[in-house]
Amino acid sequence: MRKYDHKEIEKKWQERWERDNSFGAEDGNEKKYYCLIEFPYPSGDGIHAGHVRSYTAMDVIARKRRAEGYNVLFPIGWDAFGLPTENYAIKTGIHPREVTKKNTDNFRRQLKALGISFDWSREINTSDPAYYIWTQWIFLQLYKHGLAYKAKIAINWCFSCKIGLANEEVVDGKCERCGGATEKREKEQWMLKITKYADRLLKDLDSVDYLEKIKTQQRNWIGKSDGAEIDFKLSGIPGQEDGKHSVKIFTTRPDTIFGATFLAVSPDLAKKWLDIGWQANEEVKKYAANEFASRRARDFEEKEKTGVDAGIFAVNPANGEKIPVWVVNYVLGDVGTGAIMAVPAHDERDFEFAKKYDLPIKMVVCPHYPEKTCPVLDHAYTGAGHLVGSGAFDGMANEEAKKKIIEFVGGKQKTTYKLRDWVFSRQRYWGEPIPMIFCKECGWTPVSEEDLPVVLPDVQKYEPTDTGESPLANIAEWVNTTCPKCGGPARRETDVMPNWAGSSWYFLRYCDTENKTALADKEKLDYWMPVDWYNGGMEHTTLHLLYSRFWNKFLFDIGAVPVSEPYAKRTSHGLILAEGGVKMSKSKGNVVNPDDIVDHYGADTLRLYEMFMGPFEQAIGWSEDSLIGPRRFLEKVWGLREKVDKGVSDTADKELEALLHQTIKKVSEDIEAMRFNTAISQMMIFSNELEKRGSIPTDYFVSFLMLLAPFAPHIAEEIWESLGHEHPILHEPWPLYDADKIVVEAQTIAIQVNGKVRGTLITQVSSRENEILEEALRDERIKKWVGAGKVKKTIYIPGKVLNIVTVL
RNA sequence: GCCGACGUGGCGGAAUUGGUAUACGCGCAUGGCUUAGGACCAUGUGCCGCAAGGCUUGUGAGUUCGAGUCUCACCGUCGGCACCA
Repeated sequence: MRKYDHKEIEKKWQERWERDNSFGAEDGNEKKYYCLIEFPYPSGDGIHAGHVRSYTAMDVIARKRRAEGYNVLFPIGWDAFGLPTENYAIKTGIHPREVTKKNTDNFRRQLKALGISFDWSREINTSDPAYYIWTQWIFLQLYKHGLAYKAKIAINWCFSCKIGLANEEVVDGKCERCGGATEKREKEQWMLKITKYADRLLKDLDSVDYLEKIKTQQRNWIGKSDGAEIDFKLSGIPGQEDGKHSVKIFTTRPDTIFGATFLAVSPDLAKKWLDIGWQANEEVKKYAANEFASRRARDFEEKEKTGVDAGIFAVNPANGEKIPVWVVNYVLGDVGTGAIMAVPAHDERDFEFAKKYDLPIKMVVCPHYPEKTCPVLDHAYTGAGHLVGSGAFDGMANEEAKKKIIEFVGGKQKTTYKLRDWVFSRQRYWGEPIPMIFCKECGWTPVSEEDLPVVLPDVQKYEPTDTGESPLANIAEWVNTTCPKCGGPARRETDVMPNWAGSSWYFLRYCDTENKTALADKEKLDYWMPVDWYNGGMEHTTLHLLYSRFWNKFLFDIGAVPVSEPYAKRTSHGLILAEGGVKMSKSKGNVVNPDDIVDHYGADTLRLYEMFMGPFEQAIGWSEDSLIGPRRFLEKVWGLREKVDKGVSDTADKELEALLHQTIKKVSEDIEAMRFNTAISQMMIFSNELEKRGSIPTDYFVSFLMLLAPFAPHIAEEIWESLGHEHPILHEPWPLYDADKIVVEAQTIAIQVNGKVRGTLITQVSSRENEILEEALRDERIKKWVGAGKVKKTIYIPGKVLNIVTVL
């Protein structure tokens, strides 16, 4: 008997798939299925165990869909722009293009060695001018539609990367990439108006099939809140007439306005007032300046609430009451209007502050109305109730009062979002040049579309500058150009796009990778879009996933794309941790290199192991010891080949037949739900049973092989061929189960006495309750437990349990 | 602090609507094979107990004929958000 030689087998089938272009997707009329994984960033470290997990999972689905008769698109490419490559270039002096070439070659080799069924004929690379011409084109369209604008804003500056970061890229005040410190800096930046799409990005989540936790995270990130803007007139400003100035506040609780006992403004707003001539006392000036400055380099630890009395008053428009104005650190300048009406009785933060500074607390929403004995508060009451102490609104349910009070005080309903516009400039080299030109006469002018792409020029040095200018700024012959509008001298934008740009539309390019006149052909987009199933990491939920939905919606609006949501279904995989459940990292030396595993155990074993190791969505620790299990399973299957008889199934073996149909059902359903671990354990159960048989009916074995093929495609093909088939197993139709054949005739019933299992009984499916009871009562063991007690009641769950109750 | 998920053998983990807890795999033990080790094969393997039997799904209570699953309280772990008005 031939030994299972994974190296020989895997090499043979990978070459054959390549030769036959087995996974090339043809545009056509058949029913299509578009499977997508997040294309990798080709780092110098090569692929890691996490790539294998995500890609194998999608490969299993893609292969199953092909077997089900779908025309499957399962593409791959490279998200090739980005910082690590650039940093490597700085260190070594090698051009990022060459580094990228080397890395993508390595990734391609590694992915092919895993036997993932990618359509390699559609490979794309975001750093290829033939690709980024369209990234730039999309930017121009955004600009033309007023969605790209330049603004001086406080950005998050990372000291070690020397780059400005989007809000999304800052985690706990630190750079998401390198973990280094960041600070706020004012800089001119290109911005994309994603906030214009906030509402649609939120609402359309209802129409897609994403994991619930993904939807929740996006909803929280968008952070919609409905409320009102209300003007409070100011009084007591030195040298100013009362009521001349006013402050606009935002609140979600207009119903509590009668309970406002002070008005709180952010240090940012106070500073703005001071800048335009507010004569405040020294204490206020100092406080506002300090807090404003400290918020620039804001640390994210919980801060104690502080504030100072501004010495002026605001007039509550609901009752004309004069309430003091405070400058406080817990109101943020960039949220809402930067000012709030403080209602200590019904807001926890206001309550905490009022307690500390001994400000009045006035309850106006009472939970026990009409008993007017409102409880004495030891914390803010934020729940529902009826209004008290609110003039004409007394007795009204608070929810109902919201709208009426807004009207009463002349406020305006307003919706705010946490989502901020997207900071789109990066002062680095290895990215798409932003196709804009600055002319002293005409201002910012877009490069004309015929002049695209604006090709990234070669530079001598890749180092970014501490002043925050891109290395591109040093290339005079590239920077200096002529204005597309007036023809006068002008300068190119030297900032480049963030690495999120190319990945915001790559799923569209896969539909038509060679197109030179459009980002993709309309008909092809019509056929392939939307992506039917997209799997990726949770860490991209608020970045890539949101950004790409935004771009797709914009492209839909201008008629460039046929669907408004790019992904019909989105799932995510759990992280693979190192042995012992800690994070894999080069410094700890605990990184698993897939190449070693493929070499030693084979790609099929690695694939199977990663699918078997635990629930797909869950983070899980690597275990080298456990790899042997899947390997033994494959060896066992390899051995079973010898026992396959040439005849057709012996239907006398009803038990095996039932198990086969159960296995087909379970594997089919588990793949759809991404319960790969239980699908594999079911296949193991079946193969264990096959091994007990002297000979195996061919048709049973063949069905089993087809279930195995998506997980371990190389060995499945090899065995399939050795059974005398000329065409590969990947073109064979997916096996179907017969519901009638799943049921076995004999079944084991657990016999309980008073809820405790005391024995089991093998019965026929056709047995009735009283027959089972009689037989159970004949059993000595059961008899003993029933004892002298009378049978008061029995509960029978068909096929499962008979419970004999003697006490009640 | 808020939101969400989760807690099952030595380990990774199974368990339809509440219905035989510990499937499958790893590890371990004993035996076989082997000069030896590994690999492989067979059998066993939740805990206590000689046995009968008892106990067991983070802890404590509750509902039920019956709870890993449902309810309440508590403890713990992980993820997300973090003064969003």
